[in-house]
Amino acid sequence: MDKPVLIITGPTASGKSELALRIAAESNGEIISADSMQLYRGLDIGTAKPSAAEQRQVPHHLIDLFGFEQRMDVYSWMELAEAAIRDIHSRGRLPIVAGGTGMYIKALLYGIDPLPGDRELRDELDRLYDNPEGHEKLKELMRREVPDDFERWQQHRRKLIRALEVYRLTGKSITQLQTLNAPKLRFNSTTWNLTRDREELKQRIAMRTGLMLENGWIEEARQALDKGLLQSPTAWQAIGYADIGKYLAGEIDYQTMRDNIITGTWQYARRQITWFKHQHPEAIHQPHPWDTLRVNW
RNA sequence: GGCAGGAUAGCUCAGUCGGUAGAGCAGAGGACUGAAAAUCCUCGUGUCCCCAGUUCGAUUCUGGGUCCGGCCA
Repeated sequence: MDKPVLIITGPTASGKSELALRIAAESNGEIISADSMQLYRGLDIGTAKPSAAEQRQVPHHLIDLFGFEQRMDVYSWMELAEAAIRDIHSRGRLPIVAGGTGMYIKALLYGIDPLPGDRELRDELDRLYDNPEGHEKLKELMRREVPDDFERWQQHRRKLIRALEVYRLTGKSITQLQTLNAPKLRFNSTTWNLTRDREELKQRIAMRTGLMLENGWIEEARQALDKGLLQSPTAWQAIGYADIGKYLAGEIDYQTMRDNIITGTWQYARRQITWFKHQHPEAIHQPHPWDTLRVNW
C-alpha cells in the first residue's frame, strides 16, 4: 500500500473540484468523488456535480451510482472507494479523492471498525423510539446494560439507536468494540484541506447558489421531488431541494428560498471547517493553492 | 383628519401585577466509528423608540412627541 493517494478536501464552494480536475489533468490522475450526495443520479446542479465535459476530460468515480431510493452509509462507501483506488492504481494512475464528506474521507484514511449492522433492526428501534414507552424502556435498558454508550449519547437519538443496534447484535457497547483510537493512515496519502477566508467563502456560497438557481436547479428539484426525493432514505438530506419545494408550493417567495439555501449551505460549510480542523491530524491546511501547488511524486 | 394598535437581542416576537428582561431563528464554538449536505451539545447586557411626570425605583403607570403598519373617513 505505498502507491500514492491524493486527498483534496475542504468546505463546500472552496474550489475542490476545479483543483482536483487540474491536478488530475496534469498528473495522470483520476478523481474519486468523496461526496455523499453526488452519489445520486438526478442531483446534479444542486450538488455542484462535475459537468459531463469535465467528466469526459478526467475519469470520475463514485458519481451517479444510485437512484435516490437507495440507502448509503459510510462503510459501504469506504469499500467502494478502496476498490476504486485499487483499480486506478492498477492502471498506474494517481487516485485523487476529492470531496467534502468528512466522515467518508476519515473512514477511508483511518479505517472504521467492522461493527455489525442491521438496518431492519435499526429501523425497528427507530420506530420504538417514537413510542414514548418504548423510548423510556430503551433508555433504561441502555442505562443498565451499556452504561458507557449511554453516557456518551443519551441525548443523541441516532447514536443511541446505533449503539442499541450494535448491543443487540454483539452484547457489547460500541465504546468497548472501538479499537481504532490511535489514528494510523492506511494509505500513502497526502491530504490537502483547502481553507478560505470566511467572508470570501460566504460570498462564494451566495454567488454559487444564485447561479445554480438560475441555471436549472429549480427544474431539477421539481423532477427529483416528483420522484419522491424527500421520502428517500438518504438523499433527502441534500441541501436546498426541500427549500425549492416550498417555493414551488408557494409557501415561500424566491428571495426567502434563496436566502434559506445560502444559510443552510453556510451552516454546512461551518460544520465541515470544524470537522477538518479537528478530525484530520494528517491534513495540510492550505489557503490558495493555485500558484504554489506542485505535485511531486 | 378620526379610531383603536404596535414600537424590547441582527430578525420575528413573548414578558415584566413598577425592582433594568427571554424564546425561536440567525450568529459563534464544539462533538462526530454504518442516515454525515445528517444529527447532537454549549453560548443571550440589549439606550426594553424619545422627552417629561408620578415613584425610593419606570422598559413596565400617566402625559406629550416621533415612527410603522391597520381600520374608518
